[in-house]
Amino acid sequence: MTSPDQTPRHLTDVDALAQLSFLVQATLERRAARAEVSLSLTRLLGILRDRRPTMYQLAQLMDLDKSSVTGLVERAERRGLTLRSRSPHDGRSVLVTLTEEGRALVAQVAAEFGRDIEQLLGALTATDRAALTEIAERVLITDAGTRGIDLFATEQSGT
Amino acid sequence: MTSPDQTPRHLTDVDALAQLSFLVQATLERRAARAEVSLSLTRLLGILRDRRPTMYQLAQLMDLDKSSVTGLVERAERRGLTLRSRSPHDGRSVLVTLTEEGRALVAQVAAEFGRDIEQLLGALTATDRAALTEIAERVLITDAGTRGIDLFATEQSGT
DNA sequence: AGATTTAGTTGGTGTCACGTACTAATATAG
DNA sequence: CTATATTAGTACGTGACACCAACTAAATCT
Repeated sequence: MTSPDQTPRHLTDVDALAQLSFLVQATLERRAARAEVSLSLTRLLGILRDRRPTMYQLAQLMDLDKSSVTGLVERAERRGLTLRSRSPHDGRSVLVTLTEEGRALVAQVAAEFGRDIEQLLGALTATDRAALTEIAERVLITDAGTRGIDLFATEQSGT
Repeated sequence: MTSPDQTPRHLTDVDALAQLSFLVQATLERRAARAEVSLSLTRLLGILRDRRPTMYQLAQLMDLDKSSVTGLVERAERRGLTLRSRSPHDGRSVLVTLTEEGRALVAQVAAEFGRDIEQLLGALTATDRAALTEIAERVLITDAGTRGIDLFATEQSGT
């Protein structure tokens, strides 16, 4: 049922970006749901793939309240996806780690999500795809800089 | 505190897109929160800016369950942001409309959010910005097509 | 008219995020 | 070296949100 489609109107850059973000989020959420995990939980696991943060650091990384992280990690742990251990350096701190099960799950969801995105970007030329990635990355790097966060995970522990 | 920054690593296209979507969502959510509305409610109002859908159409547009829309619209109405009226054509249907207050609120949030995005994209060249918008739009149009949804709002009533 | 489909609401459940109030461990002061 | 302040994390209560299943009422199809 393609409509007459006379004037292919245009979105503003703001709208385009907003809508794109809704689309990507919805895609990720669908994938997560299929694996019986929520978007937040998926995000947590994704962050833990290459980090071993304390609860406090997690709160910063996810931009959530401490108490929200407690609940999130609590639910993750109840499902056997993460582990909590006391920090050897600071008796107050708790280190959060992925279990093998958690790692497997996040890998699976990430793979499926990757395929979804592939498909979403399928209509683009290779050039456009590369451009999109590069531009997005530039925006992210700039923003990470202004927030004082390291975009590239890197670290096992904060030392 | 700029770190040595030796190897500017790269994100995969999937990661870049995912992270960008989280960034945009967080930005929008912050703005919405400042106006005392949730992200979902903001999205609802945004959709209603140029549409006058039934509850059912709303559910489709937002990809939510009917009952979720009931709750959302219920809360919006309780705050005087939307109105419900029975459809003259179909006694089962309910048309949802913005009140003046709702329209003012969404305009304000949209304006502020727009400024946020401006700033986020501030580091890009005009060419890159245009490219980002255009590529994003292409992805959106393709997806809307496969979902049978009209991306460009257009309609006042479904007739 | 009678059966079926469609639009919407109701009620119950689980997730999630927040704020406040609390405990325990570390850091700072005197 | 105790006394206080700060920091990390948890507990609890609240509200928003989204889902499903069950229901009512209007429209459509025999």
